[in-house]
Amino acid sequence: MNLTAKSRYALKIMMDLASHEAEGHQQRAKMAARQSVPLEFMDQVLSRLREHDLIVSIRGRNGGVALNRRPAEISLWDIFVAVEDRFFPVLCVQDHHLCSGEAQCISSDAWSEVYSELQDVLASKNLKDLVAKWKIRRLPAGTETDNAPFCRGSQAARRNELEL
Amino acid sequence: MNLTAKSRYALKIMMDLASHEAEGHQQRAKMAARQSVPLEFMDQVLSRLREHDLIVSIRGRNGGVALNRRPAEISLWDIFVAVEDRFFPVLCVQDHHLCSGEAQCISSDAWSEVYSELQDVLASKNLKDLVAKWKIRRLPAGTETDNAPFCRGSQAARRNELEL
DNA sequence: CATAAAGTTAAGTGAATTGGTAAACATTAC
DNA sequence: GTAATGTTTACCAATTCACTTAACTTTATG
Repeated sequence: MNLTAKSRYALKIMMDLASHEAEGHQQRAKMAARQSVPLEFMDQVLSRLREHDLIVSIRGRNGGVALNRRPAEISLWDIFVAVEDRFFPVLCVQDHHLCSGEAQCISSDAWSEVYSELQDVLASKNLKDLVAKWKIRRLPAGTETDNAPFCRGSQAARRNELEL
Repeated sequence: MNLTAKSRYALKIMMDLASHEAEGHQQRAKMAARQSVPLEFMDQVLSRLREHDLIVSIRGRNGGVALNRRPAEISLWDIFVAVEDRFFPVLCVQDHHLCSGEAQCISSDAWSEVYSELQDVLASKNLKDLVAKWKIRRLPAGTETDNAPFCRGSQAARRNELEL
């Protein structure tokens, strides 16, 4: 199972879009700057999100990106599955033929349980709630800084063995 | 976050030990054969499990490996944390200094929630229960085949894009 | 004691993945 | 037509994965 930088960036981007939902389409460069993600790498993430119909984009001048569903209808599960290539603990969980046909190995049921409950956890968290909590936690309304505060970009972060 | 072959093998090995708890120490070669894991790679996993005091081993002739706690007292969380190098979705979850000191980025709370609930799921699953379920599911008592039935080893599995 | 059977440790390796960059391209407002 | 946007593909260095190898230590037994 993987949960890589793609998921970290995807969540930031999707929450950014959700928090600006009322303002219509957002431009890639501004989103990337606000959330401290590398624009060109973000493009790959946006591509995956679009393939999975989580976002829509408008090309050309004054184009931009927006959510394709209401924030309440988009879960963390939707996002991670969209951007990760192999999001499953073990492949047998998806396709039981893969391992021996009828008889499964000693651990297969355990993995099925884990998979199912992980899915429940992630599917229960939607963008609307997550953004609402974030807005409550943010510093007082006057101190409106939309940007990710001090949050180090991944290049610097990795060099210092940091991540977010 | 990672959930690699180390975790898959570790779970098999720990369930194997739990299912043979009454018989005392188990020998590495036999465990590896029963569960279809490469012996030399399994050694690395055993090393991690021992460092985390999940197993004990006896060296020398007639040596072997056994659980260090009752199966009911060992959870999937214990096992995965022991064998994976970086088991956390994002590092900030563990150490909030890493990202900007006071102000966190838009997604940090979401990751904290996910981390916490994933931990709950994994900590709630212990070896005793998992082995009990496996024994119930197994083919009728007469058909006692202790070995992992037909379960392909990882070399062959990976070549066919399979895993378990 | 000698030896064999077991577990231990560390280093090495080919292949795959990750995280990112670059460049050419397509679409649209003005 | 051109500048501002989004799209696609290919490429890359560095890291990680999943092993393998080899030298080592410990202990039971003859």
